[in-house]
Amino acid sequence: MKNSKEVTIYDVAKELHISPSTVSRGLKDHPHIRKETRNKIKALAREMGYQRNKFASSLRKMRTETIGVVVPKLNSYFMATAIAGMEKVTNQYGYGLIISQSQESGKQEVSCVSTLFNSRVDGLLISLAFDTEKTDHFNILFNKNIPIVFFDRVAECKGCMSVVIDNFKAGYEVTSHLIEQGCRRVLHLGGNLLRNVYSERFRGYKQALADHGLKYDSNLLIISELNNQAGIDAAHTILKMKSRPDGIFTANDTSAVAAICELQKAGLSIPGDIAVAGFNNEPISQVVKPNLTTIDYPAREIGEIAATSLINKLNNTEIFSLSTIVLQHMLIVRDSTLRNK
Amino acid sequence: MKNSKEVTIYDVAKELHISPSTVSRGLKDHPHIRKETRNKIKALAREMGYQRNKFASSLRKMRTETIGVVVPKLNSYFMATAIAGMEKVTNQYGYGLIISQSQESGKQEVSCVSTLFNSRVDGLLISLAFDTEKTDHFNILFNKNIPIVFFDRVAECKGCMSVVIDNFKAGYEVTSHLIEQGCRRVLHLGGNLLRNVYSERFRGYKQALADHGLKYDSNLLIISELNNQAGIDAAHTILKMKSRPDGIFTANDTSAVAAICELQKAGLSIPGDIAVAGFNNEPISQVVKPNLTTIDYPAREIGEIAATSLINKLNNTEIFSLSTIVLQHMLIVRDSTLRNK
DNA sequence: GTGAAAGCGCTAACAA
DNA sequence: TTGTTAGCGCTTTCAC
Repeated sequence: MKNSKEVTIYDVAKELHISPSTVSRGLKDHPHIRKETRNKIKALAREMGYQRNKFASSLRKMRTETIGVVVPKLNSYFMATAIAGMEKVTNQYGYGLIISQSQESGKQEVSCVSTLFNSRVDGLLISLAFDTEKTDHFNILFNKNIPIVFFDRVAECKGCMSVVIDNFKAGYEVTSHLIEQGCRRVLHLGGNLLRNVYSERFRGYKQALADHGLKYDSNLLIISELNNQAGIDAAHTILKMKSRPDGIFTANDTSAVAAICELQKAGLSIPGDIAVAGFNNEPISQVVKPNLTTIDYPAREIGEIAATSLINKLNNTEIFSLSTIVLQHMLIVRDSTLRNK
Repeated sequence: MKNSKEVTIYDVAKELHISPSTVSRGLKDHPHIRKETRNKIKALAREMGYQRNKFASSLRKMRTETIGVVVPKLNSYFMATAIAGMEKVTNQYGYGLIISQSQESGKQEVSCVSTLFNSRVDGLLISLAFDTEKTDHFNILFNKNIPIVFFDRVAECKGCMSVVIDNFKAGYEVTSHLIEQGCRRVLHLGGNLLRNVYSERFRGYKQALADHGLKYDSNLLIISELNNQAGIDAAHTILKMKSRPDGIFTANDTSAVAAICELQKAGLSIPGDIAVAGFNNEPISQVVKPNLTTIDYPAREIGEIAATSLINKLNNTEIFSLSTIVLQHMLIVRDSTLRNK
C-alpha cells in the first residue's frame, strides 16, 4: 500500500554522523543534549520530513498516548460540546481520542469498553449508558491500573473520578420554580433511576415538594427512556389522567419538547394548563413554542475538566486526588413555565 | 503505571511447547495451521488472558488498522447517525475509528488531517468544513497512498471516492414543490458555494425556476453560514424587502427553523405568507410549528457505504473502483409548505 | 554530553 | 504443517 519509505531517526543520525539515541533525545528536549546539537537535529528532522513512529514508541514505552471515550449517543449538543472540550485539552498534551457510542445500551457499552481496552488506551472517559447496571466491565481496566474518569452519568467506584453538576440542586430548583409559578400537582418525567443524574434530579424534585408543603404522589412519577416517543407517551398518559398535573418537570429537553407538542395537539395550553420545564438547554429548547424553561449544563467545561483530570492522573501531576468535581449549572426561565407575568 | 505483565505469544508458545510464529498464525486462522493446534492455541490464549499487542503488530505490518474521520461538527443528528454507520462497518472488519471535529473551520481541518496523518491512520473519511478552499492538506496522504473517501461535503480529486446524494435533484425537487404550492418569488438561503452540497442545491433551485418559467433574481439569493443566527438574519433581511418572497428554500433545517421562528415573531404566517422548506430532516424539523418540509438524508447508509468503500480500497477488494456513489434522498412534505389542502 | 546495545511483541520470508 | 530468524523504529540503561 504505502510505497515511499519512512524517515527514521537512523536516517537523521546517519546524515549528522551521530547516534540514533542522540537524535531520539534531541527530538524530545532531553536535558543532556547540547543546545546546538539539539537544534541541528530538529532542523534536519524537519527538513527530511521525519515523523515519529507512534507504534515503535508505544511498543517501547508501553503507553499509547491515546484516551478512550464512551458516550451514550453523539447526537446531542451536550455531547458534541463536551467532546470538543476534551479534544482541546487532549490535543494540547499530545494525546489522541478514540470515541465510541454505546447507543444507550449497557450491552454495547461493555463491548465498547472492551474494544478500547484492546486498543490499549491509556485512560478512559465515560458517561454511562441508560441501563448499565453493573460496573464489572471496568475491572479489566482497574486490574491494569488504567484510570477512568466518569462524566455526567457517573458510577461510584473507589479510585475513580467523576465530573458532574449538582443534579439534586438543579432538580430542586426547577421544581421549586414550578411551584412558585403556582403549580400544585407537578409531574416528574424521569429517566432510569440507576443513573445518578436521574435519581438525583428525582430526589431534588421530592425535596422541593416537601419543602413547599406538597405531598409526593407516586402517580405523578413516570420513568421512561426520555426520548421523543417517551415524551409523546407521557403526554397521552397525562391526557387520560382523572386529575391532571398542572406542571411537568422532565429530566431532559427532548422529552419535554415532545410532550409539549403532543399536549398542544390535544388542545392544552402551555404554560396555562400545564407548565413544562426540561433539562440540558439543548438548542431545541429555544425552538419549541413556548420556549422551554430548562437547566443550562456547562458541557464544554465538563469535557475539559474530565480530560484534564485524566491526564493529570496519567502524569501523576495532580497534587491531591479529587474524587468528584461539581460544576455550576443554571436555571434558565423561559415562557413554558411563566404564568404570572 | 501498569504493573501486571502482559501475556505475549511467547508465553502461550512456551506453555504449549511450540513456536511463537505458530501461535501467531493460529490466532489469526492462518490456513497452514492444523485445526487441533489452532484450537489448542486459541483456548490457551483465552485462558491466559492473552491480548494482541496492536503496536507491535502495527510496527511490523506498517498499518494501524485505524481509520481517521474528520467531520465539521458532531452535534447533528445527521453526523451522529453517519458515524454510527461507520462504526458498525469498521468494527466488523477489525478497524478502529479516530474522530475529530473541524468545527466548520478550514484552518482547523488542516490541523485535524495532519494530526490524523501523524497517528498513521490507514485511511481517511472526511466531510469538508464550511470554508475549506484548497485541498493541499491532503497531499501528505496522497503522497503516502493513504486512501481518502469523502462523504456529503466532497471535493474533486483524482483517485478519491465520494459518497453523496444528488443535491442538484434534491434542490430541484424542493424548489419545484414550492412553486407548485403557488410560490412565485422563492428565496434561496444557501451555504458557501465552495461546497458541492450548497452549489448543487443552488443549481437545482435555479433549474427549477427556469423549468417553471420563473426568472432567477439574484436579490433572492442569500449566502450564509446556515446556523441559527443566519436564519434570524435572513428573516430580518426578508422583512425589510420591498417585495417579499412568498417561499424560502434553505439549505439546512437549522436555519430554516430559526427563520420560521423569527418571521412568526414579526407576525407573518407560515406557510400562508411565506412557505418554507429546509434540508436534512433533522429531528427539529418535526418540532417547529408548522412542521418543516425537508429532504430526508440517508445518514446511516452514507456512513456505512463510505466506510465499506474505504476498507475495500485498503484491502484492494474492490472489483472496480467507483469514484462516486450517489444515494437516494426523499422529499418529505410537511405543513410548512402546504398551501392548497 | 554522547554512543552502544538490548529489547518492546509481533510478523513473514525462508527453511525444514 | 511448523520452526527459525530477522527485523519494524524507538527508548533507555549503562558505559564512557
